[in-house]
Amino acid sequence: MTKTAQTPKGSGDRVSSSLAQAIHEHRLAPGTKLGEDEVAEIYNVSRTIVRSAFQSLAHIKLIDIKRNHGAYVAQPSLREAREVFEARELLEPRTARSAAALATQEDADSLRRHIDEEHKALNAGDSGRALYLSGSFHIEIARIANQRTIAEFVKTLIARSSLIIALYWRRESALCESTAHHALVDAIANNDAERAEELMRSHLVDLHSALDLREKPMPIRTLREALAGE
Amino acid sequence: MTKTAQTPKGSGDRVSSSLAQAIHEHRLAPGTKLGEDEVAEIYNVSRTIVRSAFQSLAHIKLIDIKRNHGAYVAQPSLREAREVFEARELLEPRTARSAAALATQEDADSLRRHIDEEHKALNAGDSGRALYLSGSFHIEIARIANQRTIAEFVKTLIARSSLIIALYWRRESALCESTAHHALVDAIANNDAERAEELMRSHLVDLHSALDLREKPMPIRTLREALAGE
DNA sequence: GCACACTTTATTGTATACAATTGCTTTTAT
DNA sequence: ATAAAAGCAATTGTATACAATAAAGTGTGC
Repeated sequence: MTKTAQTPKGSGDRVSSSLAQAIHEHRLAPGTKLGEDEVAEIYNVSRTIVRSAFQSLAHIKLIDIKRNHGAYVAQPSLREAREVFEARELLEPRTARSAAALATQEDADSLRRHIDEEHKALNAGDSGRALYLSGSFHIEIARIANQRTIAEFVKTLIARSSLIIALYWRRESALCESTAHHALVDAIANNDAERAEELMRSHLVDLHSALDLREKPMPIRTLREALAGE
Repeated sequence: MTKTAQTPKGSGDRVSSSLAQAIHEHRLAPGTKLGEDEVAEIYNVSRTIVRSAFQSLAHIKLIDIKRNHGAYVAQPSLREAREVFEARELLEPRTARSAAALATQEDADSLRRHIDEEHKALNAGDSGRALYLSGSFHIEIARIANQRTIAEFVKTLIARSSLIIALYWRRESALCESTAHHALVDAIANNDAERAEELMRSHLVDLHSALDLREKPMPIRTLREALAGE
C-alpha cells in the first residue's frame, strides 16, 4: 500500500530513458538524427518500441519529430532557451521554498548524496554525468517539495536546459560551481524557506547569465540546413 | 517562412484531440474504460494509431494507462486536484500580466470572441461546450503572453482541471460566471498588467473554492473498485 | 454448497509486413 | 553542359498478425 513503486515500468521506457540520459550527458549532440531502424537495432527491440520512446521524448521536447523525415535531437532556439529559464525562475524558487518547509533529515541526506556524486563525477572528468546529476539535484528538490505536478514541469524544463547548455554555454564561465548547491542544501536542511527561495532564484539567474543568448541564432550543421531556413 | 502552421499534424492527432475534447466536455466520465479495439473501430484506424493517441493523452494526464489493463479516463485524486490548482495559481496570474503587457487590439478581439462563443453555448444549454470554451479562454491568454513553454503547461493544467471539475464541482456554486472573464479581457485590452494579474489570481481562487476538495476521497464506479482499493 | 484449481476468452504488448512519402540519382532533352 | 523530369532507394507511417498477460467462467473435489 505504501509502496513507492509508482512506476508502471513500460517496456519502451528503457530505450526512452537511455536516450534521454545520453542527451542529458551530451553524448548525443543537438541536431543528431535518430533513425528508427538504427535505434531499434541498438536496443534489440522493434520499431514499434522505438517510436513509442520517440513520442515520449518529443513530448518533453528533447527531440523533434518531423513528419516523414525522422527524429532529431532538439535544437532549442534562443527564444525557447529564454522561455525555459524564465519558466524555471518562476517555478523553482517557489519549489525550493516548499522543499525547505517540508524537508526531513532524510531528504537533506539525499540531497547531500547527490552533491557528492556530482563531485565524484566531476573529479573523474566525466563532466557529462556531472551535468546530469546537477539536473537531478534540482529534480530532487522538486520531489521534496511534494508537488508532483510542478515537479513534472521542472523535470522537463531541466531536460531542456541540458540541450540549451549544450548549445549556448559560454565556456569561459563556470557552470557547475557547486557552492550554490551546497548553500541551498544547508538552507533546506535548516528549514529556512525564505533563504532557500532566494538562493534558488540567484542560482538560476547565475545559470541563465552563464549562457550566451545573444548571437549564434542557429548552430548550422549542414549546408542544406543553412539554406533551408528554420 | 512566417507561416504560423507550426503544427506537423500527426495522423493520430485527430483521434487524440477528439477524445480530449470529449473528456473536456464531460461526455466521457472519469473512470470510463477506453478499449483499444473499440476506439479503433470508432475512428476507423488501427490500434497503432489509437495507442499513439492514448500515449499523448496519458502524458497530459487526461487518461491513465495501466499496463496490461487498459486506458481509463483519469480520476484525479484530491491531492492532484489541489496541486493542479496551486500550479495554476502560480503560473496563470503571471501569464495574465504578460498577456496584458503584450496584447494588441486583435488579441483583445480574439478573447471577446471566445467569451461570446461561451455565452452562446451556455444559452444553448450546452454546458459541456461552455466549459471547454472557458478553458480555451485561459489558453488563449497564455498564447497572447507569448510564452509558449508556460502556455503548454497551462494547457495541460486546464485539461486536468476539466476532470477535476467533473469530479469535485460543488453544484450549488456558480462556476462559469463570465463576469470574471469579462473584467479580465477589459484589463488586458487596456494593457493594465497589474490589474490583469490580480483579476486572474482572484478568478482562480474563486474557481478553486467552488470545488469540494474535502471529502469524497474516491468516486466509486464499480463494486470491484470499491473493494480493490486504489 | 463452497472453495480452489484449471481452462478459456478477451485485451493488451510486441514484432513484422506493407504502403506512402521524401530525397537523391540518373537520364534525357534543350 | 545544364536543367528539368522521371525513376530509384531509403525511411517513415499504418495496418495486421502473433505472443503474453490477466480476468472470468467452469468444473471438480471436499
